[in-house]
Amino acid sequence: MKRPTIKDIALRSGVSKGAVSLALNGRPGVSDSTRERVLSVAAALGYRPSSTARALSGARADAVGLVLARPLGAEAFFFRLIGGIQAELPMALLLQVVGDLDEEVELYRRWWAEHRVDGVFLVDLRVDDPRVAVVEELGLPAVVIGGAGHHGNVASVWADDAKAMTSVVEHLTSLGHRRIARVAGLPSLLHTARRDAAFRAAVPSGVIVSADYTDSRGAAATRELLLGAEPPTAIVYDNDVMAVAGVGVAAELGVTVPAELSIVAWDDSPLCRLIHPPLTALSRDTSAFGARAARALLAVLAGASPIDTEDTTPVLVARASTGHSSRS
Amino acid sequence: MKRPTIKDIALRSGVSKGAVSLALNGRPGVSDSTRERVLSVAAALGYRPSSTARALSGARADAVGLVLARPLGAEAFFFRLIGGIQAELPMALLLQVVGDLDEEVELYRRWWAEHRVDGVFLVDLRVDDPRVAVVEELGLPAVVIGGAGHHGNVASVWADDAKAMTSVVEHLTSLGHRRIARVAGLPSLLHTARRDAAFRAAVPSGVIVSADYTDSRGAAATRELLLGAEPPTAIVYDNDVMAVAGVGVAAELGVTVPAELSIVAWDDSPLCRLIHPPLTALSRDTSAFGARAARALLAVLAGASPIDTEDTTPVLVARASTGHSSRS
DNA sequence: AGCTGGAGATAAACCGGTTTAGCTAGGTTC
DNA sequence: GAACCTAGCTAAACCGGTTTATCTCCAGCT
Repeated sequence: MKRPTIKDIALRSGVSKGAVSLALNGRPGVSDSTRERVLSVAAALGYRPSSTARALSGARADAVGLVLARPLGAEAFFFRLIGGIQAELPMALLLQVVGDLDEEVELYRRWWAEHRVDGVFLVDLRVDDPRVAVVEELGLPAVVIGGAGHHGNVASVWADDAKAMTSVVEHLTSLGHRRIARVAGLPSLLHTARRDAAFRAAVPSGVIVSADYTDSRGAAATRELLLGAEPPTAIVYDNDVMAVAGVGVAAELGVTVPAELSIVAWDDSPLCRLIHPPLTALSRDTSAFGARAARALLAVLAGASPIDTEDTTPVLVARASTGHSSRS
Repeated sequence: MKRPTIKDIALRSGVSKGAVSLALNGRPGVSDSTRERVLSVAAALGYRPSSTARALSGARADAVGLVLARPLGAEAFFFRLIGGIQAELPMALLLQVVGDLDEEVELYRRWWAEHRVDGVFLVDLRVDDPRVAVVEELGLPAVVIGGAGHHGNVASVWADDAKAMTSVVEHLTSLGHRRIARVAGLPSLLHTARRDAAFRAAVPSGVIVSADYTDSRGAAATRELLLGAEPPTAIVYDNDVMAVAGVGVAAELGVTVPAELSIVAWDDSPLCRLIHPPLTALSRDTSAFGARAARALLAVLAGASPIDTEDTTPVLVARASTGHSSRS
């Protein structure tokens, strides 16, 4: 048995294709009795509209897109984000990994030209990111995820990293820490820049070392800091993997945590909870964040004017890796 | 400037739509000179065929699908898998998360009927999984990922879990362990059943406790085992999170690792490497596994007859969490 | 010279929808 | 009773490709 098309419904209910289309989409132009008849025939046949055909005639594509330019960044973050997005989306998510930003932009152009997606999520925003301008030029509905601040006429869902950073620093200073350092993520990412700025504002004398989210670079950065002239008494890491690597380096150098060194991780995870000592971490519900982004995109697709939505600020979960400074 | 269509090329090169189609697809029916002219016009205009339109007229959809029925299972595994798949795929991946298997099956039917995908990956195979029969019935090209054994006429990419389990048990028995237990993943999953069987064959007296990959259930299972009448001297966990939770429970109960209890995790991860003590783990290249699955699906799409491909067997990486049994 | 065959191209149908122009019947209005 | 609406519907065009039936040449053969 073939899948029923709009033509089959038209035949069986004795009306034209056009009338069926109007009836099924709840648009005026057919009488209530006809509409009812068409709907019941459609239901009886188990009719499902073809989103492919719809997309071709200019209507919805019934899919939204997400492009990841490698490197992916923090693994667990994206997976939870995508899970959260999906949970809220009634349509499919077209996912593609590309090599660089140029390919990503090219892909948006193609997808949009082909009506393959109705909208896209923009992640991993860079400093001076070209993508915002592109989607605006195309008129491609989009939501910027995690890029604090306003981006042209594009909707944005973000968390207040600056406030979160401030809460971390307050936690540490209240414990007597004065020499606080930061091991940052990729400098090209916008949120790294924002966190850098917030950190500098809160700790004018603080040292920032750039890394790339990997354990090896996290370990190297930690070594650099602890072997320096004025080693910090507390380090804030931009993700969990680097923070855990930092714990390892400290142990290796005979620096006890938290007595001699306090450690804070950005983004909580099983890793933070299960390691010894458990890490104080900035926790957020990434899945809920994705869901919020999905709702934002749906709103834009429904015609709402793009607005910026602030997600809940990551909250500091104090665990055993932070304690009073011994050198205050 | 609008995106050029096949019609624009036809106009500018002075031939018909049909001839352009033949020329662009390298099919016979046009002369070499015409073909060349059409190709150069297409290149000059920056022509990109619309996969939406192609899909409608029955050709390739230029996308493959992956449906995840919640619960997702081991997070990191899927993310790396998808990354590996994407790296090898020249097309987009349609990803959708659904609530249960029935929805998943319904989605395959729709996608296929609409020519929305050219093929699908089947993951998380269940014992007596209905999906294999469905894709066979539909004639929807598919690749089963991680379901050991042969599945009807559907291609399969799998790793030899039985052999891997044997290597784990051999490692432990060579260290003098006789009372070995297993904390298993979801019993409904096929690979859980396969590992169970392999474990039973290798350790006839071994106890198996079912869990669900979460740290809480992993901890509970460990507690149950260690507080039992004949506590094991070694435990094999079905994922990293449960193994790490097991370490925590052991510490809590005053059972030292590895002196009194050896621990092995299935699937290596930063978590295994960074915890104290570092966990002996079954390591595999999940990303490469995904790439292999992608190649398998591409082969099926290209018309190859579906075959079973064996991935490299997970290899045991011995670390500090396993040691000689103190009770041998 | 007439017939056949094949290469090269075109026009048109088709995929499954949406959308627009146009038609018909019935009811108002003056 | 002619003119005018409007609701309700149909026919047809359209989206951007693929595919098939058909048509035109021209070369080759007898």
